[in-house]
Amino acid sequence: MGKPTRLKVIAERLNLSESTVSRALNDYQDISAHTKLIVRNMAKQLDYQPNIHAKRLASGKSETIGYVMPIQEAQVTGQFIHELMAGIAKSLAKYGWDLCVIAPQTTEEELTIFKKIARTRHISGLVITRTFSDDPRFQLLQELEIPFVSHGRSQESRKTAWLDVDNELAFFDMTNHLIQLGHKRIAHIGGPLHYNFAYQRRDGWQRALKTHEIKVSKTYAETAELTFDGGSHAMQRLLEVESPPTAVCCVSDVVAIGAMQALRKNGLRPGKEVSLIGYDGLELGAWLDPPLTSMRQPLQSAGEKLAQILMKIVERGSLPSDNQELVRASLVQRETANAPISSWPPNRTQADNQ
Amino acid sequence: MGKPTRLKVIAERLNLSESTVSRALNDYQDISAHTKLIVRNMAKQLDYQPNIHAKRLASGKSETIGYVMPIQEAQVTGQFIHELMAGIAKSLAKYGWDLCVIAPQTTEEELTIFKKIARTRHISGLVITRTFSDDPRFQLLQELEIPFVSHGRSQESRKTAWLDVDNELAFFDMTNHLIQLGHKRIAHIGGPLHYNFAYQRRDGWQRALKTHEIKVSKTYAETAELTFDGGSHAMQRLLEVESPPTAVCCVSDVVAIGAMQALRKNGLRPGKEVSLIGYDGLELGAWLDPPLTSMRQPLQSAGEKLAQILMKIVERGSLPSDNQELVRASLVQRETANAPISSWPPNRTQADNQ
DNA sequence: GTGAAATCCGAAAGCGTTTTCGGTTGACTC
DNA sequence: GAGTCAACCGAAAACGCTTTCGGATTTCAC
Repeated sequence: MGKPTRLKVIAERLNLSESTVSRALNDYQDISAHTKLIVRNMAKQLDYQPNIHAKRLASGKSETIGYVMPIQEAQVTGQFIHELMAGIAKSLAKYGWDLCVIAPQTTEEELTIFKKIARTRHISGLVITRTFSDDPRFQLLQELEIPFVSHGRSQESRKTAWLDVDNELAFFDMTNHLIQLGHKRIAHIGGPLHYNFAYQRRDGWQRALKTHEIKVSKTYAETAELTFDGGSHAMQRLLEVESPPTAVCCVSDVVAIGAMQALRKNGLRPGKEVSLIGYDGLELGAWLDPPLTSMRQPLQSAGEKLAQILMKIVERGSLPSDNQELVRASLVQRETANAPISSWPPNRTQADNQ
Repeated sequence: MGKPTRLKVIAERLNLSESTVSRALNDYQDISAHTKLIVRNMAKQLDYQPNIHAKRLASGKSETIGYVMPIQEAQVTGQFIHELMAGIAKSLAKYGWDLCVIAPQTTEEELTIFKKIARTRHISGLVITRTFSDDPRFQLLQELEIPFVSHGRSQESRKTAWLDVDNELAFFDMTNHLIQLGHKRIAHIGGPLHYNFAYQRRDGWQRALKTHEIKVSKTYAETAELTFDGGSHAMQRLLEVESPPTAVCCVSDVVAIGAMQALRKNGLRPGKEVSLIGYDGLELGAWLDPPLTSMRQPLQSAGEKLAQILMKIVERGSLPSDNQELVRASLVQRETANAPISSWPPNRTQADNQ
C-alpha cells in the first residue's frame, strides 16, 4: 500500500544525503566501508528498490535488451524459441536487466523498428535469430550502432558478435555416424541456401564423404523447403534416382519427418531400408514411430550465453568481434539410423529407368 | 549520431513552451486545434520520439506489461507460447507498450518476483498462463493489487480477468462428433485435476454422453500425466478393461500421441479399431501417421485479446470482473476419428478377464 | 462598455535517480 | 603548529518529460 521506499527516506533515517546513499549503493570508491555497510543494511531493512525509470533516465542506460521474435513462417520454431528465451531471460534477470520482446510482422517492419530503437535508445541491445546468408539486418544494425548478437551467422558477420552451432561439424559427425553403421550411399536433404546454415550443413556432409573416399553423386544432394511437405517431396525424388540412397541426412527434424512419410508411402520403413537422421533434436521426434534419430544443440545455455555476450558489449564495450562462439551439437540416438539391410536397394535394370 | 530530438527543440522552433508542446502531443483539451497541428507536424518532421524513461518517470506509468513464461516442465508448450506471445506483443506494439518476459525457475521465485513488481511498479500488468485449479498466484496478485489477466481460469477467478477456451463445450463437441460417427463406447483420457481445465474437459465429455443417454462407465474415465508416456499408459489401461472403447477423447495432443503408440503396440490402428481425438491442434499432429484429429483454439488472437484486456484494466481502470471471455475451440479434422468398425472390439468371454 | 465565462498557453514544480564539483574534516609531515 | 594531502561526504545540477495552476486573451451576454 504505502509508497515504495525512496532514496530520500533512507537518507533521512541515516542522516546522510541522497547522493551519498546513492553512491554507497552503487559501490563508489569515495564512500567509506562503514557508510556503505549501514546504508546497505538500511536499504535491505526497508526493502528498497530503486525506481527503475528514474535510474534509467538519470544514467542514460536502459538495462533492457530486445529479442526479435522470428516472423511466424517456418514450422515448429516454437519450442526452439521458448528455450532460447528462457535462457536469455534467466541470465538477464541475474543482473536486473529486462528482456523485451519485439514481434515484427514483416521484414520491413523489423527494420523500421530498428531505426526507431536507434533514436530512442530505450533498448540497449538486441538478440536476433533466424539469420540468412544475405541478411540486411547485419548491415543496418551496424550502421545504426545498435549493439547486437546473433544466434547463427550470415555472410556479414565477420565483425559482429554471434553464437552459432558448428553446423559443418554437426553434419560431418552425423554423416560419419552413418558411415560407421556401414552406409555408403548417403544422401542429403538440405535447406534453401538463403539460410546461412544450409551451406555449412551441406559442406559437413560432403566433407565426411570425401574423408572416407566415398564419391558424392549430384543426385544425392537434394534441397527442400524447411517444411513437412518439402521433406516429403525431396525424399520422393531421392527414391526415384537410379540407385537410391540407404541413408539420408536431413537439414531439420521437420524435413526428416516429411521424408519418413514419403518412405512409408513407398512401402519402405524408416530405419530399415532407409536410415534417416534429422537435426534439431525436437522432443516430438521421440514420439514418432519409429522415433527419429537427430542432432541436438544446447538451447537454454545458448540463450544464457547470448545474454552474457550482449551485456558485455553494451556495458563494458567489449568488441563484437571478440565475441564469436561456436558450440557443438550432439547426436540423439533413437531408432531411424541403423545398419543398411541387404535387400535394399533392389537391383534395378537399366530398363527400370527408361 | 546527433542526439535525438527533445521536446525542447521542437518548442524552441515553434516559439512555444515545452509544456504546450507536451500537451499538444498528448491531445490535451486545452490546446487549440491549430497549435496541435503545427506541433504534430514539426514533431513528425524532426522525427521526434519521446524519451521513454522520462515519460514513465514523470507520468508514473510504465506502459510495460509482463508475460510470465511457464516453467519448463510440460511438453510441447513451445508453439503455444510462441503464438500467444506474438499476439500479445503485436497488440501492445500498436500502443507503444512493451512486453517484458519473466522467466522464473520455480514457483517460489515467481511469487517473489510478483512481490518485487508490487514494490517497484515498473511493470503495470501481468499476463499469466498455465493456470491451476488451486493457483496461489491469483490471491497473491490480488493482494498486491497488481493488474493481471490469465489465460485459463482457476477456482479463484470469479473476480479476476481472464480469457479461456470453453473447455467443457470443446469436449462436448468433440464427444458429439464421435457419437455422430456412430460411436457409443467413448472413453476419456483426462489430465491431472490440479489443472483447472481437466475438470471442464471431463465434464464436457460426460455431458455429451448423458445427452445421448449413453451411460458412462467408470473404467472409461482415465487420467494421465500430460505427457507422451502418460497417454500411452492410460491407453494401455483402457485396452485392458472388460470391453474396451471404440473411441477416446484425449485431454491433449501429446497424450493422444502417446495413446496412438499404445494402440500400435497392441496391433491396433488409430482411426480404425479405435478412433482418437486430441486437443491443442498442434501442427505436428498433421505429420503423424495417421494424422491426428484434434481441437484447435485460436492463439494469436487470444494473445491480442489478452493484451487489450490488460491495457483496458491498467489504463482505464476497467473492472477485472467485466473482462472475462470464453472462446470456442474448433475441430481440426484429420484422420484418427472415423466410424467404428465391426471387428472391434473382439468378443470376449468372461474367462478372458480372469 | 462592463462582467463573466471560455479559451488557450506559460511558469514552475515535480518524478527519483546519477554524477560532478567542491568543501570539510582529520591525519600526517616537517 | 602551519601546511599538505587524503579520505569522505553534501549541494546542486542534470536527465526529459508530465501536470497543476494561474494568467492573459478573447468571446459573449446584457
